[in-house]
Amino acid sequence: MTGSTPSPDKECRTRGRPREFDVDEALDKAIDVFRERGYHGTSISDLSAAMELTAGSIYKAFKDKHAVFSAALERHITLRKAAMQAAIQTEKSGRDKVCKVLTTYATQCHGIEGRLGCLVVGSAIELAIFDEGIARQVNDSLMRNETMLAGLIKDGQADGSIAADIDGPVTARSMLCVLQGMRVLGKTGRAHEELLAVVDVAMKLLG
Amino acid sequence: MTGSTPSPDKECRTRGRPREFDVDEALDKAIDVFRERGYHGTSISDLSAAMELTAGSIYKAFKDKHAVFSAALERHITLRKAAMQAAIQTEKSGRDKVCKVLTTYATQCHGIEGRLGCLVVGSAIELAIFDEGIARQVNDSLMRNETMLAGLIKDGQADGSIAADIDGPVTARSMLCVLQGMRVLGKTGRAHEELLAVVDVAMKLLG
DNA sequence: TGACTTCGGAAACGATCGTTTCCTATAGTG
DNA sequence: CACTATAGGAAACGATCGTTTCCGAAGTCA
Repeated sequence: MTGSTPSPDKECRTRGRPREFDVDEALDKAIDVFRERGYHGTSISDLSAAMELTAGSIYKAFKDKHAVFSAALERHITLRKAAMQAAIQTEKSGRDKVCKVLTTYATQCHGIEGRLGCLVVGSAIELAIFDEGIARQVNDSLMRNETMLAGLIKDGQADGSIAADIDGPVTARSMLCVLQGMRVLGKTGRAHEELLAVVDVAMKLLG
Repeated sequence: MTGSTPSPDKECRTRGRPREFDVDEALDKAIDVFRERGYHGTSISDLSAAMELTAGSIYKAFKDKHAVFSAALERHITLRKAAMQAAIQTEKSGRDKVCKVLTTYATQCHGIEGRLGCLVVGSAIELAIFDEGIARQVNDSLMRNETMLAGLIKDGQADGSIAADIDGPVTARSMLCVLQGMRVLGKTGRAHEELLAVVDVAMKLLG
């Protein structure tokens, strides 16, 4: 969506020499570089090395560095959302689904993966102030997570696994804070058990 | 401590022309620039303009850009800690003190101040992976907050304001996650009431 | 096949980066 | 008063930044 191709996107879909690499595969590599170095800390040289493309080829596929980042962020969000939905669909009750969300985050936030961090959080911290577009992508993602949690809590209250008297939307927002907080803590390295213990405590919020 | 003066720090305390500016005042201005732009996003020109010093003068007082950042981070941590201790000392019970900590964060994280963000979180996200020294400063600060919260909870359990059967250390860590999570959410802008509602919910963790 | 279009890649672009150098000004020390 | 040491500040440094240009290669379309 966001400038992944500078061309008009209309007519002549396959004219000229076809691209030799897969854009999504290249973006997957870009994601990891941006995750560990941030936007300003990543140079085109870094991207070129990681994506195994020359700078010229990158600029053929993307308008500029910002467009690469925006596309990488979008893909990161999409992949994470899909993985999360796959993870929770095997759980039965609303409570179990919420618990699965929390433990999945706890797992993502520990060790090496935790130090790499989350592109959404990184974007929020580094770019949200000055970059309106990125801020919207970040906020949309956070709000979607918040809404998802609120939905799961509602499901839990409907199926009886979660107390009916708790405030779903606010509890969802509080849990979102716990999740994003784990991302911050994971950046300096936390043991898996430390974060799983946090999950246990956070589950008390469901009554 | 961290290279605020390149000189040997011994003997001849005031030889040569004295410095015309106050280092801490200059650091206060640097803090705000780093908070909004991050480390890599801040140039020496930016610092020069904000600190009202020429690049040369900055390099007279600090070894390099990294030393400016490290000193700014250290001062930021010190100031925040002092402000927090001042805020909670007027509260009586352990529970009230914990609540005060949470509401203070909620206030800091909303509106314009929230968008500026926290230098500790920013450092964690942007630098902790590759910069061992900064990672230690960040981790020390986070651990200190975690320990402080655990101490307040223990106080509360002693004075009867907090249930005796909760796990203090783990609850403290969970609350730290809530706090850092509010910092992330505050980066894209949240209303004060939204965050205060999160505090209300988080207080339920005390039983 | 020939015209056309896009790609991959190397090289070059001006701009800005973080840092140093150089010179003068201003203090303390003997 | 000389001597020494540091501050302030302008200018210059090489390096690297993000981006563009150029050209031969590799496809599609008529």
